[in-house]
Amino acid sequence: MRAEDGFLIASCEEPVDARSRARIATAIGRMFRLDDDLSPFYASIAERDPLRWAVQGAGRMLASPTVFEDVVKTICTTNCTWSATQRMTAALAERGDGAFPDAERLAATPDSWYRDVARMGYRGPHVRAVAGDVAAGNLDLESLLPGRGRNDDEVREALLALPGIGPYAAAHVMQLLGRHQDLVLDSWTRPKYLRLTGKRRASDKTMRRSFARYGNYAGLAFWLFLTRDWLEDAG
DNA sequence: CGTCCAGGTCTAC
DNA sequence: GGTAGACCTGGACGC
Repeated sequence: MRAEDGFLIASCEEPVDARSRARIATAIGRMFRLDDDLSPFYASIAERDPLRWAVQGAGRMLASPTVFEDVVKTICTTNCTWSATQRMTAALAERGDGAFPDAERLAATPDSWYRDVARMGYRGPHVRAVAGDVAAGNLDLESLLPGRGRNDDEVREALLALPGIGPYAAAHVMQLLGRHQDLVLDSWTRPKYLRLTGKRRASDKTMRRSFARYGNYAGLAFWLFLTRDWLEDAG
């Protein structure tokens, strides 16, 4: 994949039929959040805002091809080190023969695999339960995407109802859904906020309040504030 | 070797 | 509604 004249070009060496092309385009559109129009946010920070540097196009987070994959991966980030997350997701990809396994595959995977191969601990039953509900048609995670008639409150409620998904994970998945209101508060963002602000301590409520003026983009503003040093040319 | 805790969540008060 | 305790795993750390 490459950028060219304002377009995202995806190419491969083998010929691809029309049906596959459509699937690939859908997946890439979702991964790069091409439906996420950030122009209202950029307009709000264009003048006299500490985040004004972001109008050059920052804040577009890479997502997975499906919401299901993002939910499962996010469960694999909770209460463990990043290396553990990588190990679990690598095992899942192996279970899908190189690609992330779909819900049917994960639902049909025995508990022993989650425990003994992926070594997911207590997360295993959570992932399997979500996969089971999706595979059975009782849960449509893709319907949480924007433009499908659900507002942020409804989506948050739906995510929090999932086993293994709490406030942190729900906020994280919602960012990937282009629902940028909630702040992702965890053991990485909290100390990073303190370091950048020079504060000795700050409650979650305090952090939310200080970003509340960004409205529906408060969570995105928080993330940009925390990750500005990831950019080399942020003015 | 034991303790602590990492990009938390759930249950039971 | 707010908060202690338990929870798989495994890497870091002190002893």
